[in-house]
Amino acid sequence: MSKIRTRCAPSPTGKMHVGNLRSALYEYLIAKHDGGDFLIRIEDTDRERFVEGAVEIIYRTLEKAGILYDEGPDKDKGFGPYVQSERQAQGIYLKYARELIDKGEAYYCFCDKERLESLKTEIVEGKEISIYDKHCLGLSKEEAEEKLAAGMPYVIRQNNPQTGNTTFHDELYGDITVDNSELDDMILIKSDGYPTYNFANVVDDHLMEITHVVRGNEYLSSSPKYNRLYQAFGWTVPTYVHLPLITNEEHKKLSKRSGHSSFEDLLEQGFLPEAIVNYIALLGWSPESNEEIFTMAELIRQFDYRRISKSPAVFDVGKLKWMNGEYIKAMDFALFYEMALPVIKQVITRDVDTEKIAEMVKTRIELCSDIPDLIDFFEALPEYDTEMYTHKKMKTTAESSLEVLKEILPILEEQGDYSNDALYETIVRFVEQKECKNGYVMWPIRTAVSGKQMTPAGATEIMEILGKEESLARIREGIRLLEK
RNA sequence: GGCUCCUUGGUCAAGCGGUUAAGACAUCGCCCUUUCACGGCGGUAACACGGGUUCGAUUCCCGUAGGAGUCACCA
Repeated sequence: MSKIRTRCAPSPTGKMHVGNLRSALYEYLIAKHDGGDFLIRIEDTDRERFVEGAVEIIYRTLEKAGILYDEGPDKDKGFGPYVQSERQAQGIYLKYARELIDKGEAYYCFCDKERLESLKTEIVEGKEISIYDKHCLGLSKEEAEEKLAAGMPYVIRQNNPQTGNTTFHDELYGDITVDNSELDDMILIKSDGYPTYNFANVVDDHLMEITHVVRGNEYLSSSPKYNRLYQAFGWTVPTYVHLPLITNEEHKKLSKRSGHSSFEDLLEQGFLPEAIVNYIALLGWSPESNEEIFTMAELIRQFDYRRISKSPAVFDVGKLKWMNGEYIKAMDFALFYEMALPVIKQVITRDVDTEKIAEMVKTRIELCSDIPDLIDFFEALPEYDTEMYTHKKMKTTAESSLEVLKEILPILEEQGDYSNDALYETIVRFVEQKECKNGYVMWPIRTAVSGKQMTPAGATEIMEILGKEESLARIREGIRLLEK
């Protein structure tokens, strides 16, 4: 069997949609699992939608995601995947389109916008539906030559039969058969000379010897037409793998409105590229084992495209967050610190041990943006309600808390060592003398010192970071509030 | 609307004729604990419906219903 070759064929129209990213990932995994090649082919045949710089975005995105391509005309220059507009300039597509015309499988069409407009029959859900009536197929060769010579704008259309049916095979969906009457004479070459996706895609996949065509299943219904193209050329039809759609919570195709539809959006929201890749790998595919956390190398090893599911998958940010949290927990501390420090500094300007803060926060966040709410009390004691001193499980009340704080204050004033361990020891000794539970004393202290219902650490750890002076000031403030 | 595809808990999903129908996220409860969190343990929760085929259907076939995709000189 020949080497597997796959490709990702993004169009440079802006950010990288997660659906495209997943397609690219699966294409990459399918190739790499078998030691094959993965290519990038920029499909920029729509000059109107082309966005300057988008090619770079695509490449950087893929690189960040760990998806690297093997081949391209200018790959040795650092960056050089295949680009369709460059291939168009070489006349590749027109040459093949003419070949089809010679075979009677395609024809010139000179119909103008107005005539095409008049063909539109139905309006369904705001969409106009039209099917081309093969008007220009009736033109004789001479008539066509004449119009061409006169410089009339033209397109080249595929000539599809109107009877019989066409079947194509998809690895996941099996055989799919459609009536040929359903096959529109789609445009192969546009009036600006550029090929449509429908055509360029087939020509390039053949020329680049792509063995597995992997793409979203929105292409499922047009695939029979591509099949006819392969047959018309007499080319080997590739293995098709159509991927189930990724949808939003409403089960609709993920769109820009979702807020988390692109890889860049997700990165901006603080998700780690590894976590995103891991999560989307599992959206539509499952391994044989029950594992969920995968490195790219593990994905390559375990990926079997026959285990891709057929039904659409909802993009669940909640689970992505969980997974991101797992990645943060597993992260090397130095790396995490580097990432978290700017966020910590956003809310904390006081001179405190930010490393310790990063440590306490590392295991309890899913995103770095969770950090500020967790630690803002280090900067300044928030206003709080004294009801917080009452905790039924700790058996504390406002009264008991006041008493405890007043009793412990002088002890803490005398305490010189404000390290966590020393403080803990001192307080536990006090607890022993008082013959009560730890929480009975810890709870009021933690409340006074943080002013928060929940904190990322216990009372003594907080005091260690706050330092003696600030800790005492906050306890005195607690006493003042409780005495009111 | 035509055509095509899809249908296991709220979500991701395992299952590929016989199972107490996995696991994960979320949710709920308990335990632990220096509160919350983390961690540990456990609970609630699913085969869309109707016909077949079969000794036996979540699994195979056919309908129905629901959902989605597509129907451009966009990809």
